[in-house]
Amino acid sequence: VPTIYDVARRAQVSAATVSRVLNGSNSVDPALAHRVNAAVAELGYRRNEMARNLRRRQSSLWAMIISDVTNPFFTSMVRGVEDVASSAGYSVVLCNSDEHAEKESSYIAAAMAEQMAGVLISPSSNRIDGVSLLMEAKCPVVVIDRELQGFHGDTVLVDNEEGAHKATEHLVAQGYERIACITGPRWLSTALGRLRGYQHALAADKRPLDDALVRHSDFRERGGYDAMASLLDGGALPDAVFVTNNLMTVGALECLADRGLAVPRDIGIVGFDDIPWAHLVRPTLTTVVQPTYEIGMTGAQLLLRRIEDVNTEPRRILLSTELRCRDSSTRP
Amino acid sequence: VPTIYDVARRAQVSAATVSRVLNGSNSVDPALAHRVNAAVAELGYRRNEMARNLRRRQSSLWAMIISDVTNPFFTSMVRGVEDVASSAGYSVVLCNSDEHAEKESSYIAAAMAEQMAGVLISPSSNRIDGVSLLMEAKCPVVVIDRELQGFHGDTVLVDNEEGAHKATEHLVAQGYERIACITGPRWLSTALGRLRGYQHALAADKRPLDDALVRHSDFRERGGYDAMASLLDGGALPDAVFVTNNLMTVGALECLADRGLAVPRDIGIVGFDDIPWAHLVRPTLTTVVQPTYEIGMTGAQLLLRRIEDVNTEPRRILLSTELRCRDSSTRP
DNA sequence: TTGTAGGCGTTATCAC
DNA sequence: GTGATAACGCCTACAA
Repeated sequence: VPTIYDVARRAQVSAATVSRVLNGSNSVDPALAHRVNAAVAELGYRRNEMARNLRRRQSSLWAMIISDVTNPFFTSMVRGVEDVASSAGYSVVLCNSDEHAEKESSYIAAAMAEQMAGVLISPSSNRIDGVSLLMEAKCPVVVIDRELQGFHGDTVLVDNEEGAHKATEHLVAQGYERIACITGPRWLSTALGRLRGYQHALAADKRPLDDALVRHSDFRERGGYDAMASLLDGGALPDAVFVTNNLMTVGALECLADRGLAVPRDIGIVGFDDIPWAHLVRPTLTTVVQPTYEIGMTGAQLLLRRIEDVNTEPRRILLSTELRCRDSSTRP
Repeated sequence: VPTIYDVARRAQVSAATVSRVLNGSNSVDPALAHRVNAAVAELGYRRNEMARNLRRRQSSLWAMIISDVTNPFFTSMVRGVEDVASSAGYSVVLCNSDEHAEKESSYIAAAMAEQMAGVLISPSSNRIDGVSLLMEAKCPVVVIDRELQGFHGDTVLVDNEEGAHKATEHLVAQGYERIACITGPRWLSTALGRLRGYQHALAADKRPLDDALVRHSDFRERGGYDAMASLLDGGALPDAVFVTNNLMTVGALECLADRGLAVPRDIGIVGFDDIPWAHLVRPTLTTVVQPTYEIGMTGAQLLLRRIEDVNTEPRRILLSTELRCRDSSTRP
């Protein structure tokens, strides 16, 4: 494996010059640069990133820590991140925390040990410790999708409250009377924001808020199923339900199917986060669609900006959602 | 940021001893080891992986090069890989080649430059160049899911032919007469294997093979749609279709819906690769299910084995599929 | 068992 | 503009 010295010898220049050419310095004689490039080609030289990273005290990798690789919501964010990263010369390492705080902090530790150029994280816990560590170490971080209490840094969020408001308003407009809500864990900003939007929409229609129509679950398919079952078994039978996450929506639908309830006739349903093939599911699913690619892209751009200047003013970006009406919420 | 020397000073030992403790050498006095660990804890020392990698000429990262991050088939393989990797102390870098040979080779180049410990690849092209480069550089590689012509190394595959055979046999048993097949690119082993299985199943039932019932497409949703349309518009209207990939199955279903054809009454359909929520789609989808997690796990184990001994005998593992019968292929 | 010392391949700081 | 040289932080013969 040829090193920079082999190239230097062959091109009859010093290693320093080779390095300069390789890094695109403009203060180098074109003739020399040409010789260097020729030598690089002839030897098939590839620079050793490890050595480079060590010397520069920074790798060219970004860590993207997400809580579920198999949730299409996250993977389509990845696309947006990747596109920005690769056009800036970075590669993205996908880390799957599986909604597990321990795994998350071990990935954060790894990112620091590998001196990654930056970290994009969608927190699995509301503990700020891990992210604080990164901030203290001056490692550029961007928090995406979920708000982190007490974090003062770059953040990309979706306007959950507004999205939930639109969804609920839509159910109201369709004439549903007893609209329930299945939301996520109490400590998750997304779960709370979406619940708030639901409540405000009901209040705006001068309806009373009934806690018997609200369930907190865990953003998983099973959780959605159980919450739906609990709503049906509770005294206050709903005639519509707003589910604040894609996997839980799937679970809720399964429960309804098992109970033989027809959607949207017996019960109307609106989900949050699109699911792929939502249009193939019968009835087709009404969902609040998030701009996943854009979320990723925006986060990546913030990260790029922070890498350039660690001390730049933190920015907090709020993207909007779009209600995509399909059959599951359309009163016959 | 403390270095190994800071730890050494604090623990009153040499840097070499610290290194030995950190790497779990057993030839070190327990008392010293204890002092070292204490010092590590007090200083909050984390070793610099870059330096370590440079010295050892190998990083602790695996690259997993897949052709589509948003295809659930690949992401659930990732799970299997990750579990094995992390329990062996490696982290997995997910690289998305997007079925693009150029992106693929740039990731291969990156893996070599970063001296990654190993590479798992599901090739986006049948060109062997990239993989050969890795082999020459003695970089451990495992090829998964797709066969690579002329590659003599570790491979994990699924028995595509058998799976396709079962699927087609099932359609035959259901009494369908004119069974079509929508398969992938001619250069993709998976596409060909599945086509072969389809053909053999028909032959086994003494049916003639009719090229007018076969379409080669591109394993994407759009491609499935177009191929289905082309079949319907062709002279030989099929009454069932075997689609050899999940995304194309979705496209084919859309086309059928657009044409107002009822599944399974007018046309029966069986897909390859499960899709999440296949049970929610109406009609529920019959698919040939691949053991995705196991594919990933097996690939990772082969990689681990090869990392331990680069020259061990290559292994080729064939996993089986399972036909999951649901409504889309069940004759009323 | 422990310590000393050299080097992994690059980039950055100097002089020139 | 170019070249020598000193790190970057760690591991590992080798010597003690």
